[in-house]
Amino acid sequence: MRADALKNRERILEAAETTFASLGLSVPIDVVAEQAGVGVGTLYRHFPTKEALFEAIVMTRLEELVDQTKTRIDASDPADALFSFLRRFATEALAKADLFDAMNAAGFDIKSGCAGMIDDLKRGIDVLVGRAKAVHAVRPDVTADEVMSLISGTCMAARQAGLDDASCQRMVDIVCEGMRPPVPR
Amino acid sequence: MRADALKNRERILEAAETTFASLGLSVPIDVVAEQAGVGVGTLYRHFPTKEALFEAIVMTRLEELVDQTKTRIDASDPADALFSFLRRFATEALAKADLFDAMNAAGFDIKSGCAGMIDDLKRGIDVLVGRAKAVHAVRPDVTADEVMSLISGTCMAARQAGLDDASCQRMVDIVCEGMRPPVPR
DNA sequence: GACGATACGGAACGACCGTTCCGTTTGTCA
DNA sequence: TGACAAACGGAACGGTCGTTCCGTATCGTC
Repeated sequence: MRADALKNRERILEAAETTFASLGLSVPIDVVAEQAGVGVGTLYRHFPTKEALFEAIVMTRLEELVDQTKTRIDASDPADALFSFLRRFATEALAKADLFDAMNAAGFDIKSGCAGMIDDLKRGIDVLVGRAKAVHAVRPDVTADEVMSLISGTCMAARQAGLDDASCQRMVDIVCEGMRPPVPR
Repeated sequence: MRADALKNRERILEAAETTFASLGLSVPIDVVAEQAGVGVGTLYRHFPTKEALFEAIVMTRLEELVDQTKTRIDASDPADALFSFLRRFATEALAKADLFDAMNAAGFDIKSGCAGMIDDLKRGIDVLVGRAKAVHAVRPDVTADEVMSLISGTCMAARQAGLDDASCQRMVDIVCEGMRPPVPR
């Protein structure tokens, strides 16, 4: 690969990351190219399709989140492990519009490429949920799917309400509180 | 207005209601016209723009929800009044994709027409929340905005996860649980 | 039944966007 | 330095979708 080409590839990835983060999948590909200081033709030589570029960005994001679940597997406080992960997840999702588009498969078929990683994420969450259940920190009947939906839904709402991270965290806390085992009142 | 025209107007509204409900704002206008058994030209004589037709549908939906808050204002159990409304809201939103698009202003500027009605809804929720707070059924620090965001976010997530109403209700219940005042553990 | 106004259908227009194509430029290696 | 392969830029293509336009059909009235 020519040195020039390599540099352009970097610039495209960089531009895509920031642009997808703020505008999501719906941003026209020309904008990404312009941001990268590159023609569309060049972009398409590096990534065969918009979807491919998008996947490249999202996969690394998802991977980071999966790692976050793994580092918490052996935490001494399973409740905090789960909840702190969910807060982290929320912060990430609020800042990165593409994460929603990936999980919602909004537009076209992203799932093909990310499905595996999303499943990994789900498995990671499932472990954290299981451990939290074991210490009676969350209700025994909630599922990892529900948890993921609840948090991503909350972030989605926060995002389009234009809320900041702090407000989003507050809502996440409310949801987490709701996941705890009910107490007699 | 000619009899013919009136009938067509009805059919357009009917088709728009079902089509927007299942596919949301993103459905092409041709599909609505076809569903109504009408040409696009006819549709555009009755509604100057796609947005106008959309608003006509959504406004009635929002109005119904506002009414729902009003009938609950004098309920003897403020907690149940709020939570049952939220469940109702969720059911409605899950079944009607357009409600999301309206609240998210996804695509273009819907707000212009619906803003007033959405504010009314927010005010209605605010009253229910206030009354629930008065009897210590919800935390004193939650806001109507947060409640709306939480519920609509939950429904959004449920919708694209393809969940049924029962599963969505379960998630709503979790959120409602989280809104209750924290108890010492 | 005929005539004028009203309404209809759907082809055509224009804007947007993902993708392709090709003439031109640029890096690399001998 | 010269030459060739590799890479570039951006105009052009094709498809989608909201909207407009106009020739035709239909309703309502005299």
